[in-house]
Amino acid sequence: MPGVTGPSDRLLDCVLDLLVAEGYEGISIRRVATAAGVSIGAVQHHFATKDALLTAAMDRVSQQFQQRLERRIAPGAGPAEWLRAVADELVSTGEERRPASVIWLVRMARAAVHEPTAEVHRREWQQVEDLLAQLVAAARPDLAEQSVRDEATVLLALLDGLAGAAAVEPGRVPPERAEALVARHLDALLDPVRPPA
Amino acid sequence: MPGVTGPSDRLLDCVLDLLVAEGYEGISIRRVATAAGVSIGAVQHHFATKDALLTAAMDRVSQQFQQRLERRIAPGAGPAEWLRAVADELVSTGEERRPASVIWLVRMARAAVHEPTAEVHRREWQQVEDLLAQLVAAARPDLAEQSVRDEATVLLALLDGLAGAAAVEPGRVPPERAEALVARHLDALLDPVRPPA
Amino acid sequence: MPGVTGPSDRLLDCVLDLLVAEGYEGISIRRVATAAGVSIGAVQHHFATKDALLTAAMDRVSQQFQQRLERRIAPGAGPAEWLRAVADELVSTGEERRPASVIWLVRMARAAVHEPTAEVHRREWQQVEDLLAQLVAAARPDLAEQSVRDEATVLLALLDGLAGAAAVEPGRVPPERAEALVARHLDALLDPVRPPA
Amino acid sequence: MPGVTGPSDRLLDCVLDLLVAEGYEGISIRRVATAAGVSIGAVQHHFATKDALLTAAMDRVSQQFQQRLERRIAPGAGPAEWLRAVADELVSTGEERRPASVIWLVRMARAAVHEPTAEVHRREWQQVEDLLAQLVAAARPDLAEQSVRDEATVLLALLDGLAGAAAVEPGRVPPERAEALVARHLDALLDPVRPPA
DNA sequence: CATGAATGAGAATTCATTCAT
DNA sequence: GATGAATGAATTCTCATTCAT
Repeated sequence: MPGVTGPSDRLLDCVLDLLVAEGYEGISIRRVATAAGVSIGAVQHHFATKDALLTAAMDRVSQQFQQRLERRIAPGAGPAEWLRAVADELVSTGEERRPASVIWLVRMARAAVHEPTAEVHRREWQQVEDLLAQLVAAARPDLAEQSVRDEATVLLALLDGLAGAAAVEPGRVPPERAEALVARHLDALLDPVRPPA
Repeated sequence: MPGVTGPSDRLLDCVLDLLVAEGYEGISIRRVATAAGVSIGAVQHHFATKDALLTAAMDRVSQQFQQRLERRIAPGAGPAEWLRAVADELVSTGEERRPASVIWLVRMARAAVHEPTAEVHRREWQQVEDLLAQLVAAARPDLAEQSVRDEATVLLALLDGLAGAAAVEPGRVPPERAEALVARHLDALLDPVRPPA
Repeated sequence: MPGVTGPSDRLLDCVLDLLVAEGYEGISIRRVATAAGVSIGAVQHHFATKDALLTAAMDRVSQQFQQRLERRIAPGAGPAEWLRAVADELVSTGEERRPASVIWLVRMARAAVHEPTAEVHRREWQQVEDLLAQLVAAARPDLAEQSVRDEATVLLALLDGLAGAAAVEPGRVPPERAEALVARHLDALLDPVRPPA
Repeated sequence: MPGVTGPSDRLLDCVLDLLVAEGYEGISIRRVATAAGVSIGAVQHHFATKDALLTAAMDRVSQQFQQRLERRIAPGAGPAEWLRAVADELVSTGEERRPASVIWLVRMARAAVHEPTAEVHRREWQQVEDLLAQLVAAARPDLAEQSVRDEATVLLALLDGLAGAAAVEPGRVPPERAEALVARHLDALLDPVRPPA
């Protein structure tokens, strides 16, 4: 039954709301309970410890991210279109997608100092890079394997950097500018200037 | 007497050490005092509130960052060399420079949910982009103003993304690979494939 | 089940004991917890903040005061007897009633510098004056409305002044003297020297 | 050199200001120092302990009170006028005299739980009652000694009660009403209805 | 005389967790 | 399944005081 969300999911959504609003330090079982309108004991009934709650929240983020990615991969589209769609999802600009960027920033900062979070982050980002590499290879069959990998790594770093900048510095990097820069980068990647025969 | 650091600076260094070791949530006045080997009251004598302590620590990071940048700008070097030096400073790879990357990640995540931090971050990153734009313009006088700005923004985003990835995912993005990718990007930027006459 | 007092009431009684023993500055959650033989957390489980604790304690005083007043109003007694009974309750002399006087003094001093306390005090004392005015009007139907109000205000001020003096200066104003002076004042009020026909 | 106020007196005035503004709990050496614009050490240079500071502040209140009383006793006036003047000073109504009432309330509440304060208060209020008794005796030579004493005690209690009520409950007992009630009471005391010959 | 560093105790409050119901 | 009482540790912060300068 897709789309069905139990009481646990409601709690996790409250966790993510708090995370976006006040960062990692804004999370406490008490506040989650208050935000969800349930008792403290109820939260602890579903998630025995605070760590379990946070881990579950991070898992939920991962799932939602995967779902959004899959939804973007339209059947019948060419690799270039897929690549643009995935890049657009990753750069995640615009007011309604800012929460995703903020959560990503918070999670990455936590990963830098919290090994369990780091493991999840590494696995996931490796998968994303692999996906990008696949699409680049398909769109640019002329490139050598190493070049494909390099392009994928650079692209992912660029998308991460732009997403963070757009979320925190909308003045310097407005959403539409971030998208335009991504498009420019992909243009150069997908339609390189070829030396004349 | 250069290099002399008062008791305040020692406290701030302890704050930064804790920040790198355990992230933002690892900071408490008690732990800072313990780490510095002084009483809690002593910490609060120098920094009235926790916020003042953290703000001062962030300022110290900014100062150190500025100093490192200035030290990189060797007199007599051309804009291309400067650009490579600044980029190397920003991508900040290697074990001994990991603390800088971690602090940068933590600060950015905080900026996403804490407006005062965000303001400092914005001001500073705008200056960094301005510096990059200056250097790009000097190294590529053929580029139009808008293209210069685009290259600067893309370069900074790429450096941010690679620095974060290198700090959190050394498996996927080892330090030397991050540097190589930066070099590759700068090569393309500084020595573009020119159409034949 | 009359007389049943929950754990909250026990805490409030400890608050009042501390208040009488050491005044407003003697109150701290820690000391209340110690006096009640419970943990600090337990106190804060019942009263989230110190202010809530003090407010509840003051409410308890008000309730007890109201109950004592009502117990004094015997059915079938004339207004003169009622007036003497209420006055006796208000002047509140004697060792066993000193706590009531001390709490009243502490509360009034707090009302002078703490608006929320002042509001409660004003409402309550207005009701007391109204009660006195009613009784005076009933006992002295010959008095004009304004005179009744004046007598009530003067009587309440006198009772307050004597109660405070008896509590703090038992040498100058011993309990029995305070009662005698009240009786004297009420004698003059209830049986005025009438000009002969 | 009367009227000369050293730095100590400035500190004491700050103490009294804080007392009126926030009550006894609002006093701390830190805040007094801040309010006076001096360092904490400077305050402690003049008053070794917090208790010494508060004791000195209370003494200053006593001195100022005595001075105001003496200034009211105009030479050449009859005892009735003196009595009215002293009563007016004690009831202390009006916005500009509210601080005096508040300090008196705070001091009395403290006296109820702090023996040293109680001793000072008792001594002083005994003197005030003695003064009132003297004036009553002079104005009403027909009264027996006990009656004089009773009238003095009642008068002082009434003045205290009205002063406190006027300070805390200006709605129920406006300043001018307090003065009118005092005048009414003194009228009855000084010009009693005498039985016709 | 005055300052500021330093300390240690105590303040209120929030927190995660356990347990009985 | 769910609730609320209770606890003990930890939080930031304020406080009075001592001491060296």
